[in-house]
Amino acid sequence: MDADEKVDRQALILEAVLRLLSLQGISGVSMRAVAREAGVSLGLVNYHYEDKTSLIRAALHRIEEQDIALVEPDLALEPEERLRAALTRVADPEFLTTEYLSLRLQLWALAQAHEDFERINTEAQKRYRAGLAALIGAARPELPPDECGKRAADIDVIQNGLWLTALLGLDRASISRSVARCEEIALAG
Amino acid sequence: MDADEKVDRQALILEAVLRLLSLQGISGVSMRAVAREAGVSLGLVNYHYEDKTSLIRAALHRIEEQDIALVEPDLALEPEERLRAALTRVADPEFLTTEYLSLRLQLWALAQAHEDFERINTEAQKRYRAGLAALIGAARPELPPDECGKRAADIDVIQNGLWLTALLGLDRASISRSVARCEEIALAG
DNA sequence: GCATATATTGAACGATCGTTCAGGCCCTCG
DNA sequence: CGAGGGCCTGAACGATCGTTCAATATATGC
Repeated sequence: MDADEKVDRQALILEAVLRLLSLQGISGVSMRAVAREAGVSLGLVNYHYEDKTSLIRAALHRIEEQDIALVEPDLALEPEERLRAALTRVADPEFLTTEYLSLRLQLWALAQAHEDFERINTEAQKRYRAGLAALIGAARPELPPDECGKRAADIDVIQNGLWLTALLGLDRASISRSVARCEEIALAG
Repeated sequence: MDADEKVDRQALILEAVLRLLSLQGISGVSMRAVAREAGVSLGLVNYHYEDKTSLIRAALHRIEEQDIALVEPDLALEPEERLRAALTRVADPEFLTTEYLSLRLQLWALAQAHEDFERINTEAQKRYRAGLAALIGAARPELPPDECGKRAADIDVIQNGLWLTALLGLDRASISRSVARCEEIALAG
């Protein structure tokens, strides 16, 4: 009768967590609220995720994937265009949604309180910077690796600020200026 | 017998909130935990602060004061040095402590979930940018006001990133490069 | 069709939450 | 001295929390 596409309830639960975390913060994420939001029973949440901590961990890993994907080389492009594409992507309206940014902020805040969350976060940041440095190295092969690392770090600072500023009060003009500044840093010399 | 300096217990309670919020996030801030941390009874917390919301509000206003003070003109200096001092102050180890940064992050995260917290936050950011723009205007009188505003916005982006990056993994070198970049932006032309 | 495994439910547990409140302490003023 | 008011305490309330678990439904393999 109804669509026989089987729903992956574990995925439904994770999406509910992301939604609640983004909209209401960690205080809004109770096992019962998650169950209600996902449209499943309370018991099922604990069935698919051992406890609340592993639920949050799953959310962290989900965001991590998205972030790393930002610096995934787009092999269809030339190295320099590849780098430009990655730098522009962070300001893409598709990524710069309040939901995504707020979620990031909540996860950062959580990482401050729990050591293992912080580890996941730090690891992700390292991978992101490494990906960015690799893109810069490919676009400017004459640069020594540590210079690429420096530039990647500088760009990371601005991008973090860009994300945060976008969240606290979207200001499209200053965001696009910041993106331009990132390109200057990356491609200078 | 012992020191008869009367302790201001209301202040003790607020400091306990700031400490707990910074170290454990909002989940660690219960009325009982605050009372324990401040060394007072549970009832007293509700006596001095109507409810938990007004406790958080007090914490927000406290941080707001500190932020605005950063761009308070230091009248002992010449305009340009005054601006430089303000820009350097944000990277001062005295301000760049994990406790302070984490506290900021937690409050930002809270602002995402509660509308009135967000209002306080937005207001504070506006005041901060205005203060920064005024400093720039004083150091470069030939600049039109809207150009000062633009530069203040750009610097705000980088500073937000600087704070966030410092929190996620302190990297002194990239922080001082970012401070230098802020000076360039402010004093260009 | 029957057994076996997996997925799902909701009641129940003890712990902790925010808030209320009756009462005790201490200082001040008449 | 005694009344009154601000400060402070801890017990108590009902609500909600995370977690457990026995029971049921659904799918899978023989």
